Amino acid sequence: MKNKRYSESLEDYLETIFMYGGKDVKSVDIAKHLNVSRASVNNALNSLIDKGLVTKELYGNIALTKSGMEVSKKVLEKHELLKEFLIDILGINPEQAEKEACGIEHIISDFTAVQIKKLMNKLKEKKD
Amino acid sequence: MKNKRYSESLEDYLETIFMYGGKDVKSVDIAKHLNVSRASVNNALNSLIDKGLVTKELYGNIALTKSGMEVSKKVLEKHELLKEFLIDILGINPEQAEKEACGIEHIISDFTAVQIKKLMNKLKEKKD
DNA sequence: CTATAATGTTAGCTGCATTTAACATTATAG
DNA sequence: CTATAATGTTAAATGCAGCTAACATTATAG
Repeated sequence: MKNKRYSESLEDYLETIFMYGGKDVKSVDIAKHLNVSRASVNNALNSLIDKGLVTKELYGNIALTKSGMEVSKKVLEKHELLKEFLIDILGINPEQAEKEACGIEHIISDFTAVQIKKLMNKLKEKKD
Repeated sequence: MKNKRYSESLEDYLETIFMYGGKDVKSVDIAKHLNVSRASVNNALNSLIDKGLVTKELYGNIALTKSGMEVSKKVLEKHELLKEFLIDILGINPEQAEKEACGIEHIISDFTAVQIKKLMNKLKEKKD
């Protein structure tokens, strides 16, 4: 229940690992997904390990710790919520919505996310 | 009509200068407003001068160029729009809204801003 | 099995945004 | 006017996040 803040960059790495749902993510996959070099992934992973969010041994498998999991999940949920809001409510095109969600997800609080969700539900049910 | 992108940091400096509405901003004011050192302001100003967004001579007055003005104005407008949306529509507390607006303003496109404005107007007039 | 390809790691570099500390200039209080 | 305070500038350092290039390990195709 710490709710510590991490850099956007590190949250992006966490989110990417989380997306693979425990399915043996490779550094190289993360690198492709985030459009960065393998070296950058390595760096970031070491940072995440230091912070107790990820575990991995030399040449070993990447896994999220419990707290890494919590952080990742929240970020990904915000991402999806924002994307839906941008596309369905504001009419932003999916590609642009993806980009903006990817930035905003790191900024809004959990409470703001909840409020967006409520608003979205209200607006969607009213469309009937 | 270029619509070039600048770093969040530089946009913050521009926004701050713009807020003073041409009233002879001092480096020291900017420093206080952004909670950074005078040295950082100096650095940023030189960057902005390089990019043709600000003019200033050694120990001279700070002014926005035409294009610096355009960029600043857009950022500040987004800031205010977002803050209003967060407070009035989502019920976020003003202090938190301020913080989040300050981050999101650098991310959303002009189009997204327009769409938020439309949504907000619709929601506000319906409150009657 | 082993050679090669794929992946992971390390070292050293870059750019950006910040800092502190020292110094320069400008403004102002007496 | 001049001493002092306020402001502005510069230099040197830091941390972060990325890069490339070289090297190490692991996986795989023959």
